[in-house]
Amino acid sequence: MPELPEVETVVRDLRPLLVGRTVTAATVGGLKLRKPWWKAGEKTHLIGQSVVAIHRRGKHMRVELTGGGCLLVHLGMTGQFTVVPKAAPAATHTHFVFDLNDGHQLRYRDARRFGSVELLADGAAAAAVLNATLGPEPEDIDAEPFRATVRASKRTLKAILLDQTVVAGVGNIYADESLFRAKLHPETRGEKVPAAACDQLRIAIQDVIAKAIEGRGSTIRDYVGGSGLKGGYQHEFAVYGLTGEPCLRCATPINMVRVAGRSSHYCPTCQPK
DNA sequence: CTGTAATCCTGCGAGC
DNA sequence: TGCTCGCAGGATTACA
Repeated sequence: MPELPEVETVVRDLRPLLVGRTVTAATVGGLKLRKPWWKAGEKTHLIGQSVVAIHRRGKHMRVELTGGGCLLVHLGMTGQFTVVPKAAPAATHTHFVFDLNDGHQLRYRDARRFGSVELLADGAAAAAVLNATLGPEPEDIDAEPFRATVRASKRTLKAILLDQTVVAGVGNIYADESLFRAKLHPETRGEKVPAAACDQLRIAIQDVIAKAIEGRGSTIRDYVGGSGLKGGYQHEFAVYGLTGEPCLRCATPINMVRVAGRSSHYCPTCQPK
């Protein structure tokens, strides 16, 4: 579910609720998430540590701790990472509860368990791994390398946008919305895209992501921000989930196809192949 | 290289 | 009302 704008919203919500707080207790559920929460050899004791900072990189969140370690969190499809009063009712599928010294709890909830929470001893190393593994943040995409990457690829634009090593943080919703804004068909091959259109696509991604952050992300079903609030950008969608609805630009019904294994929504008139 | 399908899971809406 | 089916914001892996 959560793509860059949703994760950014969670981080912004959590920052004032988390930084400076100390973890006084931790409850870990028995069910497995995508990655083991604690690896043998990671000598880290969470209890008694305080939160120094919280950062986002792509769709990943990193909670820095006073001991130099960190919590690395990915929301997968249905993850929720919130700070709530300790007395707040316990929701189903809550896999982690961290007590804070101010009467609140940091909770991780994830129905489908496609997400992950990892406690790592070396926070700086974790940050370095993310930087080495992920492409640039949308706002940091440089025109020239982006053009080169797209035009060197035989893959579809949809597959390229979903590739986290090309751009970090774009998922299915914002890939479709960006392609609509750039007037490019999701099945167009990168190598067929003129340089000027690559620039338009880059700008479209940046615009869409920025606007979605302003709207606090999109709630289709499960997503909530760090304080439990839903997003609002789902009301701004031009194509995502709007199959059969008239295109905002030309009134042609929006079409849906599967590209790169994902449902892809586009206007057949505005986004010709 | 690229694409497709399967996999990890639960929940919900559509259709019968 | 109740059932089955397909699909869902992600990421990785195996295979053609």
